[in-house]
Amino acid sequence: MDNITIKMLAKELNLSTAAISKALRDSHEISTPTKLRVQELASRLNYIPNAYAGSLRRRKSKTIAVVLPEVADSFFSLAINGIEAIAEEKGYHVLIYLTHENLSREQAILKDFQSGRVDGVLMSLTAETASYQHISDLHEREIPLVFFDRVCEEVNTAKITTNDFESSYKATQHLIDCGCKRIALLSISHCLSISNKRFEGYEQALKDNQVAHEPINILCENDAVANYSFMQKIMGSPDRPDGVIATVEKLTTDIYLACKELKLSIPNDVKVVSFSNLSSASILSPSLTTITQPAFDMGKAAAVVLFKSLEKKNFTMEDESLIIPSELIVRGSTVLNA
Amino acid sequence: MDNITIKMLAKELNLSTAAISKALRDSHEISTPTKLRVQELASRLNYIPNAYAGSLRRRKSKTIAVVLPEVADSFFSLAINGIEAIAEEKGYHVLIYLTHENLSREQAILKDFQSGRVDGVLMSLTAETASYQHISDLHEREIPLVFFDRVCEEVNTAKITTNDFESSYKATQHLIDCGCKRIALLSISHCLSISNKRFEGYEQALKDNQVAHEPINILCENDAVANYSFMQKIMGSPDRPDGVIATVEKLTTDIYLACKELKLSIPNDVKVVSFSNLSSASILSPSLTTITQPAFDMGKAAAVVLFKSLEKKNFTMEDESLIIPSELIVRGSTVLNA
DNA sequence: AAAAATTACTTAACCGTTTAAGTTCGTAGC
DNA sequence: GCTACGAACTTAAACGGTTAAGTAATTTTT
Repeated sequence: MDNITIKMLAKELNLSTAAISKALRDSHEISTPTKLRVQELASRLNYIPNAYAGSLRRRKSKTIAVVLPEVADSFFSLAINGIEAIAEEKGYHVLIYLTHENLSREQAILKDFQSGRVDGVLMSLTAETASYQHISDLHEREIPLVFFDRVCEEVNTAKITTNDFESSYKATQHLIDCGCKRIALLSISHCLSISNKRFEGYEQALKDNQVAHEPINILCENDAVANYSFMQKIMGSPDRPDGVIATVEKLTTDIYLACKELKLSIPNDVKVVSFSNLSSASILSPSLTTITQPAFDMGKAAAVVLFKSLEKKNFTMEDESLIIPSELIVRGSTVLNA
Repeated sequence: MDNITIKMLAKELNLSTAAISKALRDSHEISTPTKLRVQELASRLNYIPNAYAGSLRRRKSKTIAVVLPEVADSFFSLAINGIEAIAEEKGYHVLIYLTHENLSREQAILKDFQSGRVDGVLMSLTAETASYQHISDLHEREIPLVFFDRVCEEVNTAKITTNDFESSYKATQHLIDCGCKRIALLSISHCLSISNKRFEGYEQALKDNQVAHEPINILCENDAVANYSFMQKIMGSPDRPDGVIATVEKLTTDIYLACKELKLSIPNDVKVVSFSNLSSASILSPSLTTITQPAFDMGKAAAVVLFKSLEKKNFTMEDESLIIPSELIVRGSTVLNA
């Protein structure tokens, strides 16, 4: 059976397609009895409008894109949840694109958006994104764009972030307060704004506390196997840190396993804080002190701002940036008997 | 600046829109010099075809939908990864829909697919899905559909599953071998095929080992807070189980926390096995014995089958069902010093 | 009672691309 | 020299809706 179209309804009811279209959209140009006839037939035949015909004509797709580095990370999956909650409420569809931290993939994805496929874009940059011509290009085409978490400072649009500097400062201060003398920061990028801010917070805390050593900013790979042996190397070296801040959730397992392997006790020999939203943080061995980001709320906030801009014209995105604070949750990886 | 269209290219080059279209698709009807002229101008002006015009005309959207209960679950996020990997390779776009285990939401989502929005659908049912008219409806519209993990037996299409019966049997046998006398199964549904199969495997193992008690199949809520107190109640009761199999990853945290609260030792007082893909399973306290599902491969396989069917006509989906085995990984929650 | 406005439609253009069915011209075949 | 044919296009219809503009009949205004 072929799909029901407006044309078929029109023929059946001896009306023009225009009348059908208007009746279905409850236009005042159509009389109530006619509307009822149309709506009755439409629902009886289970008429469902073709998604693309409408989108083509209205130049609106009721679709947004979410571009992110990966999905197997609790921050991003919670953020998707927040985004989806709002999109669903607004009757929008959500296209998802994963960059796998790959800049050229990100560029290709954004380029495609010039096809009119999406009305707006939510994104979190890759760890590689140092050039941003592709983002400016999109922005110039006037496709509403909201960054969340990993933002591009150079593009003037709404940015939903968390207080990375303060969180990192707080985490560092916490490690210092717990007696750490040599604290390392594990990053995945030297380009990302979040990496920089987290580094700066860490650096500032070291300085404010007159910690003797230079900042130790360790750049990790985008590969689980490589990172595990990397962690073993770092934790096995004679000048190993006695405090570690993982700026990425997925490094946590590597650190824990490397310490286990090397028979280093957490928190006795090494204290660990992770930027993480793992719901299992409290049942790790030992339970994990985390900087917990408001992932769901950030996704939600980003979506809210995007939809505001889709619904209103002359809307200035820049005024809508938002910083939602993270929380330091102290657990057993930094404090005994936490 | 407005978007470049085929019309504009045609005017610029004094050609018909048809010629442009054909030149861009490298048709033999167009001479090589003309093709070159067209392609040069198109790339110089950064022409990007309108996604919806093409989709409307070709009746193909190069888009698939993924419908799942939730995304904040490592099984599903890994499955998305697998799906996305194939979709990207094939140049398809991926729409994501979350049902939040809600049947009416699932129905609404599937209904929308009759709009021609997607060329095919990958899905995993909600825990509530007991009726399947909405799925049959979609299937009758000849929109290719592949189930993964949570399948609908009643609809005759490809199903990518894991060996739920055997895995559950194995998990139960393992607990019995570890000395458990009273083993409970924690489920989230009595409708789902996976729940039933996992129950049957558990039941069979109890029977084969002549375990004295009746099967204990505990239905949990779709709410984290409710489940935590529920777990406390169960683990605090006088006839509490000494072995627990969680058929859903997210119940693990509740069990662990309830046991901690009640000062029950895992694995001494209670042994725990979870169907889980948590990468942190090995660093939990104690590390968690899991049935680890081939989530990424299942997503990938489902996508592969879907694209096969999209590319070939007269393709019989039913022959493409696949069962990819899970793995029991024994760790500290069932065996001391694992 | 004539003019103006309102109601309830229809007609036709349009969104941007694809494609079946011409058309024109040059060349090959007989 | 005439037909046939292929090359390289163009024309126009189509995909399925939406919407500005037009129209005929009825109602309201003056």
